[in-house]
Amino acid sequence: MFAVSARTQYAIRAMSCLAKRPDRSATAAEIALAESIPAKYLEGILSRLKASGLIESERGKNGGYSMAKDPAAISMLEIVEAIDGRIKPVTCVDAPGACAFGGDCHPRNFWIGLKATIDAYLAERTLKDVSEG
Amino acid sequence: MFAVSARTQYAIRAMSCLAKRPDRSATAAEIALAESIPAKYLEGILSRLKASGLIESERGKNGGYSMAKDPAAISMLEIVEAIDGRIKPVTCVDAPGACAFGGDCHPRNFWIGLKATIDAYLAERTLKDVSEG
DNA sequence: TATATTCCTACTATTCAGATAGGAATATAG
DNA sequence: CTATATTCCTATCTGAATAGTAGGAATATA
Repeated sequence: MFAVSARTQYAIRAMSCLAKRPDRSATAAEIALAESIPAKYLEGILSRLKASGLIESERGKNGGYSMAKDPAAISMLEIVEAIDGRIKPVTCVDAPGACAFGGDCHPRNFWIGLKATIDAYLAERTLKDVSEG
Repeated sequence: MFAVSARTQYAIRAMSCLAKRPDRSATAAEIALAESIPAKYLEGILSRLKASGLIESERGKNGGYSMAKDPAAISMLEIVEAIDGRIKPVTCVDAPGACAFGGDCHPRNFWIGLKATIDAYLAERTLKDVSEG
């Protein structure tokens, strides 16, 4: 229950890998090799991380990816949301009545509270914290 | 991300339904109708809840399901675990090295902490809290 | 021009959640 | 003893999502 997708786990490892190289950049192939991630699959992950502004990229020869911010300034929530979107235990967390049970959804506040708890945990930890163990 | 299965949501509603009838029992068909749950699907859910000791059942005519405990004594964690098993963000939360990345898994403690946070939230709330809104 | 890279689109394979179907076992009422 | 209402058990189907693959276009460097 509440399993984290392989994609998100790959994303965290890829970010950690980049965080370890202060200035240098790394190619997708290098990261894939270092972190045991299928290379082609990783490309799609890096694309999402870039779209969220967490990393930068250079195309062409000598291209690659690099951190866009200080690892201490990137929360785990940012990474998770970049890959899998917002945490949403049930569809009605955002809008009341947006689940199969309509406006009469007693458990709703319970799930909203859970979301807030998870969000807080993830927002409190940074990439630096996690990549250093 | 972190979507709760329909099964677990159904289970919570079914438990709430039973919690509202102090002594009486209800048949699967009655609960299904009251909570808009596919009747046959619900049977399997009630079976798990019974296996975990949260509800009791009587077979045959005039049979049905009823609460095995006081709703205030049933934590949401018990219900969730009865349906979907233990919370496990990554496979290596229980045993180090039990993920694809072996013993060298830096994010592990991060996920263990998340599991503990979620478990605590769920353990703190009871069926009574949730079913009353 | 050759090469190394990111980037984009489409496809495949596998798994799993959600649901359905049919009937066996069991209890009650008449 | 029979009809009926129920839980209980097993098998199957289906659609969506995840994980991964394939091929090549765009782009930058030497």
